[in-house]
Amino acid sequence: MKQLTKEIAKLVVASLEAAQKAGDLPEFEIPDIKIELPKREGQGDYAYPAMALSRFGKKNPRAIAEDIVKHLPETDFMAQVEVAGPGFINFFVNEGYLKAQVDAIVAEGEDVFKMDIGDGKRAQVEFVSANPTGPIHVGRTRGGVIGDTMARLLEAAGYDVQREYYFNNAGRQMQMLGESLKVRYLQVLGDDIDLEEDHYQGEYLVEYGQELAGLHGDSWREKPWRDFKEFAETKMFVWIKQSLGAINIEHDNFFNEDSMFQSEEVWETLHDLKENGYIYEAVHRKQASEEEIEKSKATEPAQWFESTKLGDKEDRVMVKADGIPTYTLPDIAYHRNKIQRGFDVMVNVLGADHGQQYKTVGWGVEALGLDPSGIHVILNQMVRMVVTDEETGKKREQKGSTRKGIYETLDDLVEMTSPDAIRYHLLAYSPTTDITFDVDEVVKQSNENPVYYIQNAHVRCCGIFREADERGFTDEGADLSLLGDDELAFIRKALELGDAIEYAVDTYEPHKIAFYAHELASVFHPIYDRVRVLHSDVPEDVAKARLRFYAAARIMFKRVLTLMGMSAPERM
RNA sequence: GUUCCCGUAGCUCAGGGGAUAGAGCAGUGGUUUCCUAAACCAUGCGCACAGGUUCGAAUCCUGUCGGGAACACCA
Repeated sequence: MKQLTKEIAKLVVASLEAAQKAGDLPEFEIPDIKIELPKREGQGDYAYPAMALSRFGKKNPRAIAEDIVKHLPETDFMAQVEVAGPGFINFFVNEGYLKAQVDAIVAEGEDVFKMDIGDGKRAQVEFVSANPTGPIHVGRTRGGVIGDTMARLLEAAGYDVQREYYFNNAGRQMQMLGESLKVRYLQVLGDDIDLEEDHYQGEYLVEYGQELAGLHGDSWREKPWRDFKEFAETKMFVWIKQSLGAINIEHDNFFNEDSMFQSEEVWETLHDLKENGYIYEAVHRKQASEEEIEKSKATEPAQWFESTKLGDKEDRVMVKADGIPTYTLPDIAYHRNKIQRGFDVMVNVLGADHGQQYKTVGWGVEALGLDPSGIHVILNQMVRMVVTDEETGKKREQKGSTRKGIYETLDDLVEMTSPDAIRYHLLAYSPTTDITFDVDEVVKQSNENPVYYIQNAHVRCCGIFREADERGFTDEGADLSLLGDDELAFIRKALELGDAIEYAVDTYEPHKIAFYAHELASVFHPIYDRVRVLHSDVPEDVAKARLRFYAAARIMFKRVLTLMGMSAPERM
């Protein structure tokens, strides 16, 4: 499919060059020409605000607009061009071209609006990346939905995409998990033993304790926490993958932080940072205030990353006095590893609680002398869970904590609503927005919901084809010139999909596709009411054209739903 | 205290320096002989506040107020 915004931008550039050559406009370097989609009828299908050029053109904006129109090259898709308002150029696409796009959409099929912006370049999206200590909760799910949708959009834009899950299975938290399971196991054996405060309180460990007792009797009584940790970890990953799979999320690669210790990459990274003059050894960081020094119990030197050289406000610990790195060093090593794997684009979906952290990593990459420009962080804000209190009937916030055993899990949500509803609701917000996820509302509204509004458009198309099949009616020999204004309105909207994908990819804001999908559906539904196919009033040749039109509409809805990781049902 | 995110309709949120700021939900009233109601149609004087930049600001900058998050030799 042609992206008309780009075609028209090219025309404007060509026209400006011609106008300059002809002496109508002075010489100036032509800036990026951004074609807009007007909001109102009568303002054209596309528009360019020539006011943007007034500071170069030394003329009033309307005069510049006139110059551009005068030198515009001829094309097969433009019907009319006019200057309006303070200096807008409004472009009207000809109807024949629009109607022909129905066949173009049908010809492209399920991959419609697959573009080559990415040009086969390699992109990686890292998301979820929860350590295997418990079930996936809602906050992580948001990152998961954002990440997976981003990956789908990058694929549509023509990138070769890998989805990666980064995890840490060493560390203190995992030890706590192992110890917690051991306690649960010993409880099953009848020991009088309680969890400690730092232990994981979740019920799921009780089950695993029972399972272990069933498998091994009391023979694991003397086993160290490590064995319990490994058992729990295996279980957790099975669970996590299953939970994510339920909402159509699947990672291509699970990257273990520990592998970079085994391969020495972590130490190589430290060595390189040192080589480049960014590491020093000291008991306290250079910027340490007297208060910090006083409060600190440190007596042995640690290794510090001099990130202040790159704009940080204080240096960061890389290796603690005990020789163990903080999590920042492997994080830097991980990004070094990603760059070395040759990805052109690396998207990292993080929760807002990592807001400071990713900056340090960025400085680390810079300090290594690597190019950080391919790394993009999507920092999604928190999900505030609101539930209705059963006793008071009032809304109250639910604060989840995996360790304390309180969490709103993804599994719970799937059970209460549907995978599609979850995907849509977690997608349809800008990542920068703190969202209030009212569980009851999502459940309650699930019958009158944007999710089903969009899916129903697909269902309706399928319904027409079911009926047509029964009657043995086909769109063979359809004459698209018989389509009317309603259908044209839908085609115009459909042609925006390419821009919607490109824009979402450029800004790393996958929620835009959710809004586009809803807009497309809201153009569709009223048309569906008016534009019937299998109706006694509709002549056969018109019906054939309309049937072809609905074939294109069905493809469009399947496409946008798939881009959002949602199903495209044939019946409701 | 410092840094980051946010403040738009009753509620939940879109809004790309451009033309008259939009959607869903909730509310009210209406709409199907033939593919259709999980739909359609009608109904809304709302950009936290104050300055600034600009031909033009919800959008960019500064400040104030309000909400959230992050600021360990924790992960």
